[in-house]
Formats: sequence, C-alpha cells, structure tokens
Amino acid sequence: MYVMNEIDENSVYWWRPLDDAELDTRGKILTAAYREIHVNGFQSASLSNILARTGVTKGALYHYFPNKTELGYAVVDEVIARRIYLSFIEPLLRFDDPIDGFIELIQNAGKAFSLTDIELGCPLSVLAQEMASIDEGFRTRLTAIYDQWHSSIATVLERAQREGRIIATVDPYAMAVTIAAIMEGALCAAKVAQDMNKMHQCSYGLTQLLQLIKTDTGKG
Amino acid sequence: MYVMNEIDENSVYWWRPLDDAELDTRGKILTAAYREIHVNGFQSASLSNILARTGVTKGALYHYFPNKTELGYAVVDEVIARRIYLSFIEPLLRFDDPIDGFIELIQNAGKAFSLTDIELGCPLSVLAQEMASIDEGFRTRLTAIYDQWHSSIATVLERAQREGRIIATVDPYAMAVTIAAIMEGALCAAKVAQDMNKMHQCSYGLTQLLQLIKTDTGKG
DNA sequence: GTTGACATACGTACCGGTCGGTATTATAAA
DNA sequence: TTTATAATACCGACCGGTACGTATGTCAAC
Repeated sequence: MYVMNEIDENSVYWWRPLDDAELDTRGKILTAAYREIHVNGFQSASLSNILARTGVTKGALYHYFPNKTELGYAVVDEVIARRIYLSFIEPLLRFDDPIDGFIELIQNAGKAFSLTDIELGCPLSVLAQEMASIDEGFRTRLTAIYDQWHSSIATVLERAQREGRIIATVDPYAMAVTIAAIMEGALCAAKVAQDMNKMHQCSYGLTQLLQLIKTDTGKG
Repeated sequence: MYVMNEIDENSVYWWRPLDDAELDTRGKILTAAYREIHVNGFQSASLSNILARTGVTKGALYHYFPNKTELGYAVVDEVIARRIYLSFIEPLLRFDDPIDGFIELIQNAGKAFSLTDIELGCPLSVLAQEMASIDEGFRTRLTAIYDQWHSSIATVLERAQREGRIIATVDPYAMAVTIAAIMEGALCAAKVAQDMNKMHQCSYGLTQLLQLIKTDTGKG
C-alpha cells in the first residue's frame, strides 16, 4: 500500500511505502534528508537545514545515524532505491507486449514528469555524478540500483527477442544500457535547459529506436 | 596550436590552447580550479585546496576573481566550454561522410577515454547536475554549451538526410538530442559502475541506432 | 534502575571573503 | 635620463559564520 509523498506530490518519484517508520522521527529525518540531498547534493546538504525543516533535534539525528555519511547511505538504500524501483523498474515487469508496452511507458513519461522532476533532475544520477568518484560506499550502492535497472530492461528485451518481436542482431543487455542512458541523458538535458522539450525529443528518439529494432512480425 | 594538459594527459578533454595566459597566475588558478571542481563539484570545491595546489595566495585569487562564483563561471566559459568544443564538437565538422564518420568517432571513443575520464565523468554533466537547479548563471552557461553540441550533431544529421543517407522519418534535432543523451548517459553509467564496458555497450547501441537510420543508399 | 529516545550546549575545524600593506611595472612629465 | 605618479600584481593575517560532531542531561517506559 502506497500513498503520495507530501514533499513532491507531482513527482514521478513520489510513490513511497506507508509504514509506521515513515511517521516516526527516523522516517521524518530520512524524508527531509532525501529532499535536502536531492536539492543540494550530499556534500552540500546541511544537517542544520534537515533539522530545521523537521523540527527534530541534533541529538535525535545522531541517535539514529552515527554520522552524515551513514545518513546518506540510508537515504540511498531506503528512499532512492525504492523510488527508482517503483517508478522505473517495477512497471517494466507488467507489460503484456514487451516492446509496445515499453513504447507506451516512454511516451507517457513525457506527461508523468513534473516541473519539479525536470528542475531537480533524477536523484539517482545527481548523486551518482557527485559521489561515485568520492565515496566508495555511495558508489557501490548506486551501482546496485543501476545494475538492477539495466537487468530489468534487458529481461524485457530478451523476452521480446525470444518471441521474435525484435531483430536478432540486438544485444539485449547492451541495448538495455543504451536505453537507460537515453533516459538519464534526457533528464539531464531537460534539467539544464529547463525545458521539457529536450525530454520529449529524447522520448521521440527512443521510441524511434524501439520501432527500428522491431521485426516485421513485431510490427504486424 | 595545442599542447597536452599537464594535469590529465590521458584525458579526452586534454586539448587546450597554448597561450601566454595559460602560463600566468590567472591561468594557473583557472586550471587548478577546473580540476578541483571536476573532482569535488563546485559547492564543495575548496579555494584553500586550489591555492595550496598552485602556490598562489588568496590575495592573488581575489585580485583576478571577485568571488568564488565568478571563478566558477570563468572555469565554465574558458576551460570546460573549450574542452567540450575541441573534443566533441569540432571533430564533427570534419567528416566527409557524415554518418560513417560519426560511427567511426563513436567507436574510437571507447579507446580514447581514459580511466580518469571514467572515474571523474564528464565535467559538463557533473556541473550540470549539481548547479543547474541552484545557480542561474551556471545554468545558462552550461545550456549554451549543450545547445551548441546538439546543434552541431543536428547539422551533421541534416546534411546526411539531405544527401539521402538517412531515412526521412528521422527528426534531425530530436535525434541529435537523443544521441547526445546516449553519450552522456554512457559516461555516467561507466562512472558509477567504474567499468568501461558500460560505455562500450552504449557505444554499440548507438552505432546500431545509426546503422538503422541509414537508407539503403547510405548502406550501399 | 537500566534502556531507549530524545534535548541542549558546546567544540573545533574550515569555509569564503576582507583589508591594509608591499613590490613591481607602466606612464609621463621634467 | 631622471623623477613623480599611478596602476597592476600580489601577500597573508584576520574575520564572522557555518559545518559536523560530541558530551552531558532529561524523562518516560519497562
């Protein structure tokens, strides 16, 4: 069971589990920390800001988390990983027709993304760009999320290939990584330009790519 | 005339103009600041580190730059913009056959990128992810670089389409943004995974995309 | 009376930025 | 050629503020 997040109701990343932990002090810290990190990045995220926003005191924060880094890890593990899964990975598994379902997902994405999503960008790639080369703990956690995403897309493509819907020359995993790259690059381009059109253009390009790798059977 | 950069000789971003300014105090500050920002991001870039690395004093720094932000702008305008141009934009303009030249460029990119490039990622997207939503001055400067890149790729595709080498259904600009997104997403994926293979997989996917949009004439 | 869940005050390090001062070079009048 | 003046190119101590982290204390529950 899920509810909308009070912080960014319009975000595609808004689904979160509703559990008791979310309502308690630890959950409040985690939610506020996610937001602070998404906006400012981890290094520039201010614990004081997080505390001010939640009303939680520093003693409480350090009661639940030994230091800032571990708080960051918890945000990745418990907030970001779950949001990416619910928004981008889990929907892939529900397709009847793998490729047409994917195309539909891509095209709907244009409408699903809010201005907040565009302005702040994907929390996963923001953190990846900042922390991957600085902290190994972040890097491994973020890599795990990416690998899961890549594998999920590859699974869809493999199934489509097995069913003869996409051409045999496609390497499912390489194409999966490429597709994920387009989606990530699209968000980055839209964020910098502050222009949804950049994302729509990538959405168009990705759709065209998917159409082109279809077999005649797949098209029929 | 260009020389290799003393900081990261193996980087694809290494070409830089050799001029007197590069050798003087201001140039030293700019070079060190570029490196510090590339590694730590702008907000976490420490002026003290930059000064320590160059041997330049704080007085000298504030003689040439009114504040940290303006130093950051100068790094974007004078270092990053030039490096991106020389490494990614200018080569596009020299192709004889637009599409085959592009494919060759993509495939060579796999070898051209060094471990440093992979570890630190593209300085443009690192800064974009961090600063686009925080500082408008950074955002407009970075957007200008992206727009130039997108337009350059679009020009190549338009020419190829005019020459009947790629299919008519391709929207050159949308495809250009998509191609740029793949390249950027590829670097990000490789950076997080610390694995060149991710980049090679995207390179393979992008090559396949380019092959698929070729007309029979283009293939012949 | 011990444990968990906080609250508050404090410490230290580092941050970007300022400011008075100096050494060197450029300009130009004498 | 000398001298006066001005501008440029630094130098480095110092400042207020904020950062993360810690130490100690409180209070309810079991």
